[in-house]
Amino acid sequence: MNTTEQTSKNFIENIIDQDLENGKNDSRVHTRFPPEPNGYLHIGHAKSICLNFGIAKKYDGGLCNLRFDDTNPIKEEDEYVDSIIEDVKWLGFDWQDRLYYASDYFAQMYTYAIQLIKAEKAYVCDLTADEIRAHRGTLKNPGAESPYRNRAIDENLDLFQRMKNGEFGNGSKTLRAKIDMESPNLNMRDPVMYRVLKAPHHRTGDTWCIYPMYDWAHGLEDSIEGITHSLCTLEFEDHRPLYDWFLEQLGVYHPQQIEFARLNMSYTIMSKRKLLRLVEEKHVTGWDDPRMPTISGLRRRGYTPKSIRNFAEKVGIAKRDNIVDMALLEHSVREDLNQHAPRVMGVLDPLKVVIDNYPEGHVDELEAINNPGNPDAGTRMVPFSRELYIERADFMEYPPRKFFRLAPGREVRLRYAYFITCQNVVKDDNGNIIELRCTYDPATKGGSAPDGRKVKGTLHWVSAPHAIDAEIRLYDRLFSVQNPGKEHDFVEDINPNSLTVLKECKLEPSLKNPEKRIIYQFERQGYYTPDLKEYSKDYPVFNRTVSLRDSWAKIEKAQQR
RNA sequence: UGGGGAGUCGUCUAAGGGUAGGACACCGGGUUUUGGUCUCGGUAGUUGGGGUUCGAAUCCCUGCUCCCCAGCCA
Repeated sequence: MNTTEQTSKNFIENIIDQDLENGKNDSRVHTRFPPEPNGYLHIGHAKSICLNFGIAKKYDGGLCNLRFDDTNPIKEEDEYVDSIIEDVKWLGFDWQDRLYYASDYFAQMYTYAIQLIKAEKAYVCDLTADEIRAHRGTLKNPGAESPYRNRAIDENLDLFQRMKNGEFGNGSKTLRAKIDMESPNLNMRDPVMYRVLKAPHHRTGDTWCIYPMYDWAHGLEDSIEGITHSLCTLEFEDHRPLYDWFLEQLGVYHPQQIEFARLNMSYTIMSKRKLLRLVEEKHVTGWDDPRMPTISGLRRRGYTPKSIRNFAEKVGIAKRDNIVDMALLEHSVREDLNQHAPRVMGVLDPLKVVIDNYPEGHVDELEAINNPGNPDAGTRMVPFSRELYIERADFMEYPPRKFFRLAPGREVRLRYAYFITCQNVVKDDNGNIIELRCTYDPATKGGSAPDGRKVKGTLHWVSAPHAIDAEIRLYDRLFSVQNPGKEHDFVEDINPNSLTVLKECKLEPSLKNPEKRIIYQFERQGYYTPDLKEYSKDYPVFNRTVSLRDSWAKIEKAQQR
């Protein structure tokens, strides 16, 4: 098995190839991942991270910076900075010593702004936010020039300095680029470069009373860092003329902005604003709730960095809007986990089985394979005794066609153990099945019959006296519709059954001291991992990462129809 | 009806004048001490209409549909 599928180049790599061929940028390739620290990273960011760091890795000598675009102190916090650093690192990427902050460039940006003022390309405007909006015009109608547009250079210089010094109140003045109020591109209608904002910044404290706007700042950040290809999402396409305009007016190094389509996935949301609302309104337990599409949520759920990187590779890069099937993400994690996850046995919904002809008090230690795909993973011993648990769903009193598991009078294999035959069904007063009485064939120890007879079903099981009690959390998609929020408020689309808590699960004793961040395969069930936050020896809690593919479920479903 | 983008199997993504390919999903066969894995096979696509050409997903014309833009957010 190899994952070196022939992956064709995406359109950005084609552009880079061309640039390299033409000797552009001294044949350097330098990208950056520029998150705003105003929330946790999600799977959509992972796509961008893999793109930017991936390109740096693919090209000889390529580099990728991690840069915090922290130009709005009102929304940004160190907590987010820390989580972003952790997540990018965890995904497996390395920015070496190139961890940057836009706020480190504030002084340089200020100097550049003065340069534009002196060139009569920027002016201080006294219009209020409402007035600026009114002057901007509409999509179809041109805007009107600000009455402050033609202030003298010296006056602009003086006013701008006083803005910086904090002499004016929040929102009272802005620095604007002098471009074209009639441009069909609204971004070019004298965009605001600086706003007065007296708010403490997470890094610069109260040093600044003015903060740069994205359009002004971002190109400068790229330019200062010598970025060659500045990759961003489609909604910034309209901003590219402005990105180019600023750099051109300044006459500084000019990176190339290239836009690609952001990731969308079925049955989830990818907007930081909406994710924040899920957290604040307690629809989830936090940013790292295992149901969240955040990197931290996926990590806690049991997703591996590699599975996320492979996923990013599979979804590709293009410019068309897309909604990627959740099944692709699940496939990616199964693909990775199948190769690496140690196999164990765990019963989620236990049904007691007593082996009547098995000697009381006796225990067999049976050898079980840790990973059938990888002999190096070795084996372990699993105890077997007279009283066991099997999965309730593995028994049916009146089995339908194609049901190969246990039923009255039927013989099945207990994995790595013995063939057993169901002799009696014990019920309580309400008719609920509470126990099965079975017999075993001692000659089938290990799971095969010397006489060569076959059984159709193999069941997982746990020895009752040896079992570890555990809580297991099963997760389903967070939303019950493909495109949450399409019809109404997205909160109404939350899947009420996104979490199922099982409290009486029985696990094999080898799971007594599970390593954190190890994802196990509970055979025939799925992949499970100790919860990073709530697992304890006294109260073991496991999260289901993803179920195994279940062809019986499909047959069952088909039979119902 | 201002500007900027985008339309290829159900989904994602290649092919940029020369056999429309891959992945996921789905459906079937084989192997199997996991109804897992692996393996073999199958279904399924170029937004409509014109044109150029021996030949068009690709070039031209003309429709249609979808997405983005009127923050002192990024």
